[in-house]
Amino acid sequence: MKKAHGKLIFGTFLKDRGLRFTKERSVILQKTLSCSGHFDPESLYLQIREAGLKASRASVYRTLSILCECGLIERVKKTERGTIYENMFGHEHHDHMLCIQCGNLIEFYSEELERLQEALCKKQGFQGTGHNLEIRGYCRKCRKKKR
Amino acid sequence: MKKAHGKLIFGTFLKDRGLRFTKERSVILQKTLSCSGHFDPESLYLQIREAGLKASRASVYRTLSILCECGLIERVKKTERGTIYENMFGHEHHDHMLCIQCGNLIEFYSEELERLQEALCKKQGFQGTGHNLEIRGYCRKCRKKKR
DNA sequence: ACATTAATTGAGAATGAGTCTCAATTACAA
DNA sequence: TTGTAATTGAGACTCATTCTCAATTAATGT
Repeated sequence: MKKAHGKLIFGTFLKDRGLRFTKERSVILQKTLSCSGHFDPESLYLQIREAGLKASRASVYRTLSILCECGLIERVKKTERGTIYENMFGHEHHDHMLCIQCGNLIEFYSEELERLQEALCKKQGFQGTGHNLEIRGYCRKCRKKKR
Repeated sequence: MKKAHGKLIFGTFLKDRGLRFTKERSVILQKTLSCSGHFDPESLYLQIREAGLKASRASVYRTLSILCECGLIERVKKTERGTIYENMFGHEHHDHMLCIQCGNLIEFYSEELERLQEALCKKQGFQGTGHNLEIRGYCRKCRKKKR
């Protein structure tokens, strides 16, 4: 159901621009939507190969860009190991806390935070279209371990 | 005055770890502290060469890492064109708004935002050590141009 | 001042993510 | 089914960054 919906969004987006819904794009879309959280292009590519499906690295990169444009996924951040994407379909907007000990990425959302940011933008005459907040530190588990 | 102080911090940091205060590190420190805002390793390297000073790319990269560790600079973000650093010495903490039209990076600070984040961390049992907020959108100038 | 020694340097090779090229393939409208 | 422009994939390429290692040098003790 979710997948069908994602497919519809993607299909419409492609048609609107005279782009084609190829087998490769379909495979990449599917695998992307089946990622429940964050992912990176290389893992996605390997996952596709392991599943016996067909799509080149080049196509993976190309398709991820299109998926970003149509809002189904988002580039969360660039790291030393490459870009981290996130499946946005069915996910609400949220921000992240990154544990610098175990690398765990915790999602959170605060309405108050959103409102405050809007207010700050207004003060600067800035028209915000999106944001990225990453709080670094130690998660509950790692704090305990440190003792 | 500021430079001398930065030098002291760096020198102490190096000595504490049995590292050496070489000519190259001194040059890189100086040029880094004379950057008033954001910079990237390649520009810094070119600036050094243009000034007739001596330090290889390798040393620039190596030294920037050390300067990060001792808190004199910070890695602000990674882009498709490389890492953006920021001179932290004498700068207060602040967040950024990035204009996706002209690429301008606007600094801002909000006490309320800091407090709110602390509260959010507490709620998650997370011990925050720092954060990175980037609000994307259109700056005042670019908004006017768009009309 | 000088020797000792381990840290540092730099040139260029290596790495790795991501993009580009272009001939062969294929989706899709008519 | 056909025509045609979009797409694909293998591998070349780019570009930031790291690594290698022989030569150099800072810092310490005498």
